[in-house]
Amino acid sequence: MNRAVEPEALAPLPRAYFQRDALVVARALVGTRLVVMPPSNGPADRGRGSVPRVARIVETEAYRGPRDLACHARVGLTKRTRTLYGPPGHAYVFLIYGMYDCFNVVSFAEGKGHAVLVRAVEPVVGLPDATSTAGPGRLTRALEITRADDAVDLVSGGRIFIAARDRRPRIAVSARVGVAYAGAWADRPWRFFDRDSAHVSRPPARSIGRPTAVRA
DNA sequence: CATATGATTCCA
DNA sequence: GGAATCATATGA
Repeated sequence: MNRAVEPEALAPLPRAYFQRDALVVARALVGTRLVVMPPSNGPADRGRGSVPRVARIVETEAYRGPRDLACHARVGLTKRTRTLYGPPGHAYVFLIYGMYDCFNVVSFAEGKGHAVLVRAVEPVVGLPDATSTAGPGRLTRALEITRADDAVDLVSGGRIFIAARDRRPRIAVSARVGVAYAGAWADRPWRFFDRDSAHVSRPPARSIGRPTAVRA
């Protein structure tokens, strides 16, 4: 799409935005813009060639702590889940299936183990329109987000941040993807996506009626 | 130490 | 349907 956007006009959402239940944050994040500066190659390239990439978030999923058996927090506080159990507003990036990095945003409060998985984005600035960004493993590859970015603060103006949406998308809801092992938790309608985006990971994914009122 | 598997994607 | 590919979790 590559609509004109002034990167200078994009400001990080504040900490308070992420200090809410992941279910609330997941829904709110659809339509916001993910801004990523290219990885630094060291002091050599300081000051040149650093064009930020901007992508609109069009699909998310909420993972709600230890009781949610689809959430990594189910195993408690370990080396891997340290970031997930950390303060909200930070990135939780993990490796899945030995080959893909998944980007999440820690939510709610420290110790809660809540996070929102970003499953698809659409290119806005700095990425060719044809870039494949539908799917959690694809968007991280396109934006060059890796486990090196795990635990980075998304609120303090670093390499990665999230900017407010400029319009309200029509949101559809469905069950989360790839969590069949979680039993009844797999059926919870905790996946949110932009009904009008062509960049959702599983196109006409079955929507579960109107967006349900978010309940804690 | 050994083993099983996953918040995926791509190919046959 | 099955492979690729490895960090993490779990149990011996």
